[in-house]
Amino acid sequence: MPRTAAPAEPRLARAASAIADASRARMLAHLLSGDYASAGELARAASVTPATASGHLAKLLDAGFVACEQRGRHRYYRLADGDIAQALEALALVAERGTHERSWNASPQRQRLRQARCCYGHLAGQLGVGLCEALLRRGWLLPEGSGYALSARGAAWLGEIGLDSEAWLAKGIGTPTQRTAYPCLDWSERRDHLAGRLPRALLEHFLARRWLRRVPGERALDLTPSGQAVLAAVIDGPH
Amino acid sequence: MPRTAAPAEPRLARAASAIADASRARMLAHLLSGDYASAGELARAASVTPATASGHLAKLLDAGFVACEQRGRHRYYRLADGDIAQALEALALVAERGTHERSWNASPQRQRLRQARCCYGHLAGQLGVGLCEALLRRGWLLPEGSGYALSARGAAWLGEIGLDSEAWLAKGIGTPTQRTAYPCLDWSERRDHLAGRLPRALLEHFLARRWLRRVPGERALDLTPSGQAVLAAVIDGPH
DNA sequence: TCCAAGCTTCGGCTCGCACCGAAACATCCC
DNA sequence: GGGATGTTTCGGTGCGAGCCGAAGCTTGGA
Repeated sequence: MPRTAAPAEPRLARAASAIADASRARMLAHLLSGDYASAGELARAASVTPATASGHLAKLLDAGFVACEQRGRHRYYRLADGDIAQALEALALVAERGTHERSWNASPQRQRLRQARCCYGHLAGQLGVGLCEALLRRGWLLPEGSGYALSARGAAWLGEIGLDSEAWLAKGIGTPTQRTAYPCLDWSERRDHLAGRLPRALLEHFLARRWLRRVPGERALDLTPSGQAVLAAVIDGPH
Repeated sequence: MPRTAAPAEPRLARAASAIADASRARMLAHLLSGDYASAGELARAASVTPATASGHLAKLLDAGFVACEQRGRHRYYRLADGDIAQALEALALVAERGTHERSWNASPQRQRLRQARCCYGHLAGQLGVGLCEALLRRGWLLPEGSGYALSARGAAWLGEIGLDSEAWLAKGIGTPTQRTAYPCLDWSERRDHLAGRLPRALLEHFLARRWLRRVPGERALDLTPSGQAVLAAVIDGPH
């Protein structure tokens, strides 16, 4: 070893390589919604043939970015866990900066994505940030450690909107020790939204109540009229 | 446009490409210390010729990952800001997982890196998470918003160790609106250490007092005997 | 049993890019 | 001014990786 042998940190480069291809990046972005997707669906999302997609998915699997579950002749993929989602979000934050006023940001798809989207199972975008700030302003969430805890008044609100205050405790997909709620910097708004077990259950509830609707094949979410009424009361309302 | 035109998300891939090369990853890891480094120093860190390094640095500059300042015939590079550091740390977290018991982790260089290191100007590694947990346990830092605020007793401690309680307020390199202190997941320990203006001033103070010493050309930090005495009192001490 | 659908493997093509040596440029020091 | 040092530009080489079509494998249904 002439120098300090200097290999060190090839792992960081290897991990980045998994994201560094446009097709794989599109697949990962698609999976950032938090759901499962079949190999064919991901091939369409990335605009490549199934053969090419298969190779990419093998790489992502090998790198530990995605997990796979075989069901019949389909193979369903999802992000491996929350750490992956967080790394992708952090990278998206730096990738998207300086682009707020750019033209391509004005496309309707882009606008919808910035308004409300699904981020690894929880709500993000303007709506996500607004909700986060409202819950804190109203004292329904209280700082605790590096995250937030649900207050008594917060639990009451959950009951009001019809969310069983115990049900969401079970929703621990991904990391087993997932926290109740913690801040997560939103790449489009550059302000915090909420991640964790509670916001995951909240989004699921919003979808079940038809306050939000998935846009098929996208990560964007549509706010329905009834959802508009309910959420505006929380976010813009008094208090 | 036959399908949905499907370009979308090339930016994520472009950003990842900047990290996805082993030489550039080594340069970025070197810069994660938070200091400036000259082009030649980075060339040595990456084990490539100055010519090759120059090309890499141009790419990193173009991607917005680093900033450059020309001083005489030298050019000094540093990470562009805290968002970059955070993205690199988040990616390192996923890159390093499942490697805790691996053989190459047992190398002395690696061990020192895990024990104490400099992470974009603040303290990380076992010592970093230990200090973070001690400050919270003792109530010297209190949760506030998505970060922490310094308590009166915390300010008193700063005075005890000789850190002018006003001085650190000025230490706002990088993001101008940098917060006092906030949690940052440590990739080697998988627990939080502290980032922000206060921990940055703390590390600087520890180095000035010779409680910690830089290992030249590495990110690792050496705990001196006097530092051992002072920090053990805080971390392991009663209360 | 046969066929269709979903996915993977294989072979071959092409292109991007990391690398270096040599030379040019800039700056500092004697 | 001249030489030494730090950095960039240029030209050329080679490897790695993404892409596709075709063929093979597995599963589900008729």
